Amino acid sequence: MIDLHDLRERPEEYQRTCQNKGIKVDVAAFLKLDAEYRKSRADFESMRASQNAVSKEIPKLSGAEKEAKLAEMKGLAEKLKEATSTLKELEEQWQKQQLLLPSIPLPQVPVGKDDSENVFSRAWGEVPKPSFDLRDHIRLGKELDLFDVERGVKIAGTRSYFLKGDGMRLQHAVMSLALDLLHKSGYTLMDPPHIVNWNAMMGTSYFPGGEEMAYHLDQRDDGYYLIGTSEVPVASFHAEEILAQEELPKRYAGYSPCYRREAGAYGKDTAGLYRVHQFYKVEQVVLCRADADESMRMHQELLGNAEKLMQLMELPYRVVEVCTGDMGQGQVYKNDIEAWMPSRKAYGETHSCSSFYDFQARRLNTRYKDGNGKNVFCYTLNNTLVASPRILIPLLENHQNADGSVTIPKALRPYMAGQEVIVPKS
RNA sequence: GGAGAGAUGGCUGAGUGGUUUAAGGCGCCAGUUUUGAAAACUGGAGAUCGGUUCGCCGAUUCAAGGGUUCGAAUCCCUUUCUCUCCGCCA
Repeated sequence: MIDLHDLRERPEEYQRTCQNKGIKVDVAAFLKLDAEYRKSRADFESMRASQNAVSKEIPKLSGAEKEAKLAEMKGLAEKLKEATSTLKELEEQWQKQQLLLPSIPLPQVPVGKDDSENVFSRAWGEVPKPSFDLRDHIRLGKELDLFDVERGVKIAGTRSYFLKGDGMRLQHAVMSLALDLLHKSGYTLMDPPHIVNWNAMMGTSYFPGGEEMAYHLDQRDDGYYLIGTSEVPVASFHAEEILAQEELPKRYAGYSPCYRREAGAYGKDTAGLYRVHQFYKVEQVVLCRADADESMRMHQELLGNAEKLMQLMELPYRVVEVCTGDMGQGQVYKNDIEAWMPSRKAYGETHSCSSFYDFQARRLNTRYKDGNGKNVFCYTLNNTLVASPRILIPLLENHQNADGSVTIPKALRPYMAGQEVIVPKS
């Protein structure tokens, strides 16, 4: 949701954003509806005002005088009923359409049509150039007995898997390291609800628009959805609240399974653990003051935390500036982190760091009292800290050895009972 | 799953059709008093939207939505949530 005063001030800017973000919204048409809606509302309110005024007089009257007034009011009540229904109709349309309006990206965001036009920013780590033939994570998974996709598909359909043995232990180790890292950095760890209502999906701006991506509970529990990320419940945590300025920034780390239908991704990344229906993720969520500098500081902090974890896991990665066409409706600034995946001979997206300014907070109605006692919408941000099993791909592939074993990065060993290497079963 | 009771401002809590413009209390803010504080006294204060001559004016808001009525916190219907008891259960 955006500030409609701002939209009325500079509609061209919003229309251009729609083009840049690839969103099909006609701003001029919305403004026309907006004017109509406000006119209808003014009409309704003035009728209501006169009704309220007369209602106060009626109990003081009696006899014929009272009868006359009542008859008169009956006519007004009918007109009001009509006015109410047109207002309701307009309001419904207005509400629906304003949820589709995008926020304007920061000036430094590159304009582009899709992820092919994202801009490389910087890289960390050495891309391995081994003297032996590299195995991909699927082969490593088989030889080291880390996961079983065939049986996953047997039990739960495409894009399903079992993690087992050291595969499961490795994932658990990654999550533990990740949670410890954020705990030490002062983040509040959270295990949130995995099933949420429509308001939470709308408030975090996944709905409307992302319905096809979410698992929707059946008629018996209609109106509830499986989360695709803990950002949804965690960012909604303070919905409808007014916080004190001193409490900000709020730093949260949500840990949860994530469920995604991956509709529209048929045939894409079908092999292995890259794109699956269910995965685990530690997600960083921040609520801060409505201040551009503060928001950017927090953005860099979130990005820095993710980079630190990548470095602890000794994984080569790069950071990209995401272009307008690859941004969401509400995001104003976004960086992806991509890990080097030898089997793809390419970097693959593992993290997504987003600044929303007040876009989500307006939908969620999360505010704070500023220094002047005024209620102001918070700014929100979020970034992946780590998601698994996708992270197992670079982890296994980058750390493999000529004999088919995989070396466990030092930082993970304490979480795997000191184990240093995963060796083939044979 | 069965039976019952509820949802009122920051909190507590009255209010069963019209001076309720939501009482009273607690907490909060300001002033008086005080060396300062406390206490006492006096006054003030919710949120959202629209309009505005920037003084204000109007509408909405008593869980949510609909209905009855000239008029609804109050009556009716639906939904959501909370609590108590019973059943089931990791």
